[in-house]
Amino acid sequence: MSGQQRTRVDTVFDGIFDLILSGEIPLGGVVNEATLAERFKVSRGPVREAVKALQGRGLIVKEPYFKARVVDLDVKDMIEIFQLRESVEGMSVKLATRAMSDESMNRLLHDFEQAGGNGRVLDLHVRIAKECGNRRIESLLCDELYYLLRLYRARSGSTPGRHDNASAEHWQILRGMKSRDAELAESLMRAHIARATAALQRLLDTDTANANAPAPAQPRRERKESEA
Amino acid sequence: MSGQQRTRVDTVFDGIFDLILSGEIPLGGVVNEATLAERFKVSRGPVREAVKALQGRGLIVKEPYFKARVVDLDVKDMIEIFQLRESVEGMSVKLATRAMSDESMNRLLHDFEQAGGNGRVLDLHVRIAKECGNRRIESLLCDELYYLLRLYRARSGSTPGRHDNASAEHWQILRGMKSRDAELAESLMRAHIARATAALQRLLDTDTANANAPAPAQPRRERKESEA
DNA sequence: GGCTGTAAAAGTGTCAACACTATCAGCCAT
DNA sequence: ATGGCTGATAGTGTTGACACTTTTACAGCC
Repeated sequence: MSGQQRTRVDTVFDGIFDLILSGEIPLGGVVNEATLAERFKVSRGPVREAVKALQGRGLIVKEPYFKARVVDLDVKDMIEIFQLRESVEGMSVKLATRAMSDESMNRLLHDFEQAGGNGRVLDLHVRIAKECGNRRIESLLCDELYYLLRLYRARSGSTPGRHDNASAEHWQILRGMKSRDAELAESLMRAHIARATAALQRLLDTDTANANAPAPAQPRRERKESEA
Repeated sequence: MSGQQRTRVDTVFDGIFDLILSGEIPLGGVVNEATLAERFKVSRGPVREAVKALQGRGLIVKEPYFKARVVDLDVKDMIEIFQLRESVEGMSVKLATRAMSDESMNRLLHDFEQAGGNGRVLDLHVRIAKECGNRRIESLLCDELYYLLRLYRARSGSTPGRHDNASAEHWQILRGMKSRDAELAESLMRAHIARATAALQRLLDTDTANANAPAPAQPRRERKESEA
């Protein structure tokens, strides 16, 4: 009675996803149905459905009869995502602070003492989202936004100079959660993400300033997808 | 050639969507590919892709080799959606208050003076989401959550006794926006939605209380996935 | 009579071929 | 030579048929 039947669509979905995350298909790159079908040894049908699903998840953009392309994330997109995260993750940590059992809380704290800030930055955010008890918020954060974040960071490293502060802010949030002060934890989380947003905003400002003066910015011409 | 090419998948997508909204396919009802294909005079391929898209948007749930079903929203789902809305719409109105031009703001106020609270309740929320300048938030609210709300309300009328209060709260929010107090508008919006959430919570409590005590005939539910 | 195993039916998953649309190269007129 | 037109080419949209899985019905057995 094991449920997961893993149809070919799922396989192709994960396959394309990996190709995008690994950068084999670059951001903004073309997604060719026939090529992918041959690569995964399936017909074009499953590929089409997988692409449709990726499209629904926002990783691929496409218009009828036009080539599908991987989403091309710029700083402006990231700011929009961070504004959304600021609100949703605030709620996420508030709900988690109220919903988590004492043992879950202790386990969370223990894991992060162990890691000592080594783990990837998103780990705490994922962990909180999974504990908040609201499946829709969990899905929004874990299944949609965090993938886009990973995609963006894979291309252009996370904003410099943030990492040291971020770790301290994470510990503040954890302390707020431990003391069961849901509103405090929410405020801290929102401030935490708002600071990152501000960093992105500064990056955008300098970028546009640079883009205005020298103006070598070639419009992104079609990037050929290199086949392996 | 400028207009969207409207492929058959889009047509079928909208068609199924209308069938769900109109209740012709009830909540939790089965979505049969062959039947729909014949109804819309197309092959099963476009139907499959449309169903996949609906699935990505959360209106249809489905496991491999099992029949696809329209999502069955209960009060608990609605509470989760409202918790999400409380955070996101707070951000939405905050951003809109800052981003809207004076003329947009005046037009908004004028339209709602004209309507005098007649318009459907969601109109103001939609309007604000479309003005917030963050396309991702706009899409989340308008393209995902509001459809689910309409679906739920179509089945079980909105929580009674709320409408009169809601109108007053809407005007408060509008006044906050007009005075360009983004934080105030955010607080008012969050409180506005939190009150609706609380009403849903009370509904859930009485429901479960009733379900526990009398223990009436077995719910004739067809196989529903049970979550832990 | 109730239960189990098996076969038919219904429904979903996949495929390969065909139809339609956009893109690009080359040709003609200006 | 330049700009627009016209075919060839590549890629997407659609289809009907076939393979696999689940569900249902029925016969045999306890």
